[in-house]
Amino acid sequence: MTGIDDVARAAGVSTATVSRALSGRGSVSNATRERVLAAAARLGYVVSAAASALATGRARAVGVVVPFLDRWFFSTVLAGISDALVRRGYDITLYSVSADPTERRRVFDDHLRRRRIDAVITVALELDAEESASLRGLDVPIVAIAGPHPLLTTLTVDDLAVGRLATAHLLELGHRRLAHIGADAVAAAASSVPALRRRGFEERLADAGIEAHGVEPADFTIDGGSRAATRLLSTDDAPTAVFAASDEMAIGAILAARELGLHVPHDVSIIGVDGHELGRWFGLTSIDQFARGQGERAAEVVLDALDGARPARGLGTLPFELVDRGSTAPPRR
Amino acid sequence: MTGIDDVARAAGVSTATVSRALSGRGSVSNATRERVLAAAARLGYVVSAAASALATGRARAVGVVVPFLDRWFFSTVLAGISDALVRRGYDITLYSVSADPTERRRVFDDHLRRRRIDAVITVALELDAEESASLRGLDVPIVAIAGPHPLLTTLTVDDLAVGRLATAHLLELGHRRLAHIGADAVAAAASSVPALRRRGFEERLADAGIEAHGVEPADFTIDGGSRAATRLLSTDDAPTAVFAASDEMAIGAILAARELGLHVPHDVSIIGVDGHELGRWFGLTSIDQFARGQGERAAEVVLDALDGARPARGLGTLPFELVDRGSTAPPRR
DNA sequence: CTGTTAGCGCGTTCAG
DNA sequence: CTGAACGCGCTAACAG
Repeated sequence: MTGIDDVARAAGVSTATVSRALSGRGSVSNATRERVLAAAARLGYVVSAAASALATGRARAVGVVVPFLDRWFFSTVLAGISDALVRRGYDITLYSVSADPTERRRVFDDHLRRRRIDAVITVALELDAEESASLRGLDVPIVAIAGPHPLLTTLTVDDLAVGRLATAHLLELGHRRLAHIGADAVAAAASSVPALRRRGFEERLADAGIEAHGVEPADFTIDGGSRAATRLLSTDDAPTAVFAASDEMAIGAILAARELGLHVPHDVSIIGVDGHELGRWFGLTSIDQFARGQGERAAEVVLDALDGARPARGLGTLPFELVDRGSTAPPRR
Repeated sequence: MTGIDDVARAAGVSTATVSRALSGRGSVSNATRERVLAAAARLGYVVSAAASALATGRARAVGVVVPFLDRWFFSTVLAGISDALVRRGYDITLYSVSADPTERRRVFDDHLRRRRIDAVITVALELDAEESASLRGLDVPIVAIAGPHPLLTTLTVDDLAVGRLATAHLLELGHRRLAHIGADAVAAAASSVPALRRRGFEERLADAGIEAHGVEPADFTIDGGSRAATRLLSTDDAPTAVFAASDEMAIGAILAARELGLHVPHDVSIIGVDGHELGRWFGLTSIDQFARGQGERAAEVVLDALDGARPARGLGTLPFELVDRGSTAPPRR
């Protein structure tokens, strides 16, 4: 394949000049730059990532670590990241880490340490101590889209507030028997996104002097939401409103309600979180968190960090917004 | 960061021996290997991707090019690819190419040529002549999940047969007024996946001596499917069965039918293609094409090619299967 | 502004 | 089986 010295020869200059002309670093006269660019274009020359990375220490790539690829939220965030990164000429190296501890360690201890990436973005990952230590040991900018983390630069939506907002919305409609579908109280880390949404629910309820009318753990899938809702709604003393910690679970809840012959929102109000594109089709009221924008924002933050801007070690705050599409209404009884 | 000579020093051997011990190439006595491995583990040493790639010409990474990230089919295929690749120690470098020609060229002419990847997988990409030439110029194994392509190794489901199967299913139920939602006859390349599904529909109908009762182009989204179905179903002379070229469009069609007060499958039968996880919730009859498996298979094929196996320049065939979930039934009238 | 020179960190001959 | 030395392709520093 054509290398830098082919271009140098074709343009009648040294390889150093070619490098300068193409990278923009260091000064080159306009005339020579033109010649070099022309020669490079003609020969179809593209810098070798490996050689360039070895010489500069910069890989022009960002690692993105996600727990799932085939769920709406993650692929949407990823799309946002990809957009923003490609715009700035960066490649994205993708790591999907499952729950399997062996594979997980391999990603953190091996793949991520190959010095193939200049920065890391993690999306909604719950890291254990070793993992976050491993990440910090990379010595590259890291941005976590996640609940606040003491050791990482995080971009977080205030999920406590999200939980409170969803709950307040239901309370304002007059509901007094509210249930929640979301985090398992035991399993989830207290600062995880699901746990915060749940706590927002509980706190807001406590503020109103009301007790939760049921909390069902579920796994953030439609299926899980459906099963949880079935358990909640098939009792005599069913809640009149359900706050699901994700739109996928909320959609599952709507489907379950239908199967039980219940009308939404007449018999039961349902609200979710995410702004899932499907929500529209179910008339789902939701707290939109602008997933795609989260990805773009994360990409911009890491890129700025790479451009030298000392990023706030603190945390960026992400917007959210209640979107009423009709699946919530005042209770009948 | 700790480098190969740190390990060499710690183990009391030369860097060459470390390299051999860690890579498995070349022979090292067991005793020495143990010492080296121990030292490497203790120091947390990981080979630098850039240095290794420069020296070996192998990047241990595969490029994956998709047209969308935030649609079910693509993220599901991607999940399959990722799984299989990580298992074999490869990184995945992700390129999402939009329709924007400038950005597209940048990906093909720049990013993909940085020699950062050892192979390429493209997913349902319609490549123009320059783009496929550019890919072939990469001189790395390429696997395209797509309709048959004369110049690339392809993994393809026989979409003509898929179209025929879906159509035959409806015919067998007794339908005679069948419509299709899918490819735009004009815009789509004749060998593209959507066009083939459409042709399967038309051919099978011709075999039965029946004329198509409407063909509506749509963009493979729920929304598009819904709009197309609305156009088809809101006439007096509506079709009794609709074959949508994707499950997302089929779901849109189901939703549209409901809004028009039509019962599925009583008033109108609807069949899709994909095996979308959501299909279950809509009772959608579909032709499953096992998206995740496609990804895994593609990954295995490229990896085998990298391991020296001269791959069939021909094409691999992917399975598909009719899954009846109740959205199709004999016509009432 | 431009060329020369010395590495970047590893893998690999080739002797020993 | 092991070590020394060279080179992968490019960039940074230094002269000029």
